[in-house]
Amino acid sequence: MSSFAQIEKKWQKRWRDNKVFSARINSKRNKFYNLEMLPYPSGTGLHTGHARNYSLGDALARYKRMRGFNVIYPMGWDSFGLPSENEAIKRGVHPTISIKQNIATFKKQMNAMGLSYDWDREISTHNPEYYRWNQWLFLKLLENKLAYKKKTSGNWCPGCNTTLANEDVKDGLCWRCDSEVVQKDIDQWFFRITKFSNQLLSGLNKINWSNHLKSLQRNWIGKSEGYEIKFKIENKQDISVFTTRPDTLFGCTYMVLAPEHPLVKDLVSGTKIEPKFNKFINKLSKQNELERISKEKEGLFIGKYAINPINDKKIPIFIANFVLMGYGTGAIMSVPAHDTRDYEFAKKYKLPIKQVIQNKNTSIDKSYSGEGKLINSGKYTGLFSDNAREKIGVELIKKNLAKKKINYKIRDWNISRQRYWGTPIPIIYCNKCDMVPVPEKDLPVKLPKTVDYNTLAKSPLETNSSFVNVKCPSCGGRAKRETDTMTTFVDSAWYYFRYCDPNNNKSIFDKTKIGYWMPINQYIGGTEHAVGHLLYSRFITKFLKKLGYINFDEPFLNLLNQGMVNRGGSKMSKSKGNVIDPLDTINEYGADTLRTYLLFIASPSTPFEWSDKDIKGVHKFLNKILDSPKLKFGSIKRKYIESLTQTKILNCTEHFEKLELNKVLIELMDFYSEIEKYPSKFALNSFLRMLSPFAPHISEEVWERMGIRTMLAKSSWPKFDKSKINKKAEQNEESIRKTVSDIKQILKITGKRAKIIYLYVIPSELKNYTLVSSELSSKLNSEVRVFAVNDSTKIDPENKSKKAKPGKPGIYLE
RNA sequence: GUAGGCGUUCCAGAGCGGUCAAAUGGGAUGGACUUAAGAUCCAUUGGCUUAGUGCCUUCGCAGGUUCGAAUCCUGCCGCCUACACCA
Repeated sequence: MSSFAQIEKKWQKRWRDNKVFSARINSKRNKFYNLEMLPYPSGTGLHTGHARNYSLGDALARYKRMRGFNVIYPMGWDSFGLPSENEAIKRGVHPTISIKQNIATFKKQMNAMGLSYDWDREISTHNPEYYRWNQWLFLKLLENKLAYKKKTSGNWCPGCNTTLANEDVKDGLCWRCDSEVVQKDIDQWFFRITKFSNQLLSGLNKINWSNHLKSLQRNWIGKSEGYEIKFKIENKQDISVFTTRPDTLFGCTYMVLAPEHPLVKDLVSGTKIEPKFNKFINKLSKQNELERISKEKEGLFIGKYAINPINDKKIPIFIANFVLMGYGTGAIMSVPAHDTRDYEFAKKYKLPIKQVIQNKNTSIDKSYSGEGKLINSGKYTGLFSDNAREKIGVELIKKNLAKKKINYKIRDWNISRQRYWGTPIPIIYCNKCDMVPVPEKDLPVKLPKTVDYNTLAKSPLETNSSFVNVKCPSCGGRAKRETDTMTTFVDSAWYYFRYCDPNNNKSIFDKTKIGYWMPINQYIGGTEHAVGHLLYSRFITKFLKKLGYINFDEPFLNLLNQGMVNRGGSKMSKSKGNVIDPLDTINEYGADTLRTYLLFIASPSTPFEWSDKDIKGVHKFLNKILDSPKLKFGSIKRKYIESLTQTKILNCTEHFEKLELNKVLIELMDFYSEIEKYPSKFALNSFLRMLSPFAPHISEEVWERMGIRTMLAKSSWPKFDKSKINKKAEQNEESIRKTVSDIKQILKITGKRAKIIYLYVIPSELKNYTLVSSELSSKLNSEVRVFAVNDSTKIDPENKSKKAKPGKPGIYLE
């Protein structure tokens, strides 16, 4: 075990000294950008999930290098953000100090794993030279009217004491601290991601991500195509509703508005409904959105009627808790016969239910929301839904009562955080000039060192007056800085660009460098970022393309979501006490064992169940390999083992290309047991190369002990040579194995000992068996004689043990 | 409810039309070594057997296509994951 540690240290040093992993632009070579998601360097160090993630990425990086690609494989730190701030408060240290320590720990652990990062490209997002480009991006977005400030009801996390983006709220709870998120009216900065809704959606078609992940993003963007239809109201302004189903318009028997709908007040004011209405609103205002929509449907008839534009029928108008102002127009046309929610509501308030779509099921207890032939629909009766939708739409558009409309669920991205440890938003407020962006030449707006964290003020930055009070860049008068900081998701939305040109102090990056390295060929990370980070990154990329800085609009061509690491059936967590520290594993079994184990047990995307027994198996395997230079090379079975080598090269390469790394290892284990039987330097050489992405240290060590001068990390992946495949040799081996096991079985069961074993085989196989007879003899410790027989001859069981020819292919003992 | 995915031998997990009683690892059993444990190595690991490169049963369940199905199709059952009053 200690030998593993020594070997690992030795090779880590040699790789470093030889700068094996630093990547330089070389226009003659094909590049491969390999990247794992930017980690937050927490105080607790690497966990097993990280280890799995990085083992995957590193194996791929090493493989691609061997395949001749110019591989860029960088690493950096998501060092801004709440956890660092909270940790710093808890420890009473400034975040700058604690994050520096954490980064050092992470880096040390990563190096102990033997990860082949190009550390020359390392970045930290809390570095002013990094975050000044966040600020620059912000100004560019502002310039393009894609950033704006708005006072609005937003998600407020009382635990984190800040606002959150919609993407940060999971099931009504804060994604970080699980506090219940409340709605609060605050001034907040937004990025207009909704401008890119359609591109964000269509771009999914040209990238290679899992269907699952794509559907998560599609869901989040939530595109639905339909119509906005005007309903007239006596003596009042028209009310528009959004619907995807104009074909059911004849079945619309009432209308429902969101209680906050701007026209509602006007409709009820001065009527006798008003007191009831106020009471209703009052009750609702006490509930947050989540409560409101999870409660039973509740509504109120407001005493007014609207006109259904398709048949001029008068229909009552309701307000109800389940209609949300934030989606569509905040008003719906209700078709109880063909919508579950409308049906429920109509039942409760005894509203008419009119069927307009034919339904195969005769049951009337349920609404039918599928499509079908129209009934009770005037001149449209008899048409099929899709056709009717089109025709009704055309009629209404002609009458100027409707327009085509596409709705998205996605909302603009709230980037404001009322916390300290983040990028200051480069905005100055001046009494005279109003809001003034900080001029580019004044960037970065540096985060002040001293603030009072425990402030009750809106943001800790407000407590530093020398930060807050500035001169207006435009008129020179007294002015104040914006004190919100940006969410760290801004930092991580573009960091991968910066790796291509990490030290550029003139611009965010050099276009030619990006032109060479980007986009990312393989991105690896967890699913938890499906609608946050991955969406924001795509948005920023599309924006940079719009600015003309890049000529592609999807940053991540291939995405691999590695599965979780579980233990005892559930996710590793401190509270459950089932955490495995990867460092302990490295100390006990070595980094190669950990890496190989993590890649062997499960395919990369499936959840991983940690088992102490399995890891020992892998350790055993690697230990054997360390001894392989002692094998007696020069097997007589050269043809077979060399043919097998080619087969294994072919299989391993295919599996690797599909990122089925567990299968590569399965092949390699199988391969190695054959090498042990028939030692061949050629086979071992290929084997070590193919093993090196998984267990790089041990492979290097054995490689060296075999007397090869070139470092394995600089060598190439074995080339598949079809001409060396010898199917016959492999088949022979297969039949020998089977014959041997059959004979052993017979000997065991009959309890016989055989001096001579007669093999009667069909003529076409005679040659094969004759060739291997001597080998069989040595394996079975008996003389083996092979004869050809004609299958059609009769067999006499009594002759079995005699030399006389039995007529059937088989094994006979003497 | 909607969308995606899955169901294989004791376990994890390959195989995705014939070479399949089904890779690989773990476990279990037996053997070698050892005073013993551990480690290591070898063998066995669906059943029956007249022992024959034999027969039968198995890849969620039920059918179908095919000369032939764990693999393809249809229906059913069960599990997972995500989003859910989105109009």
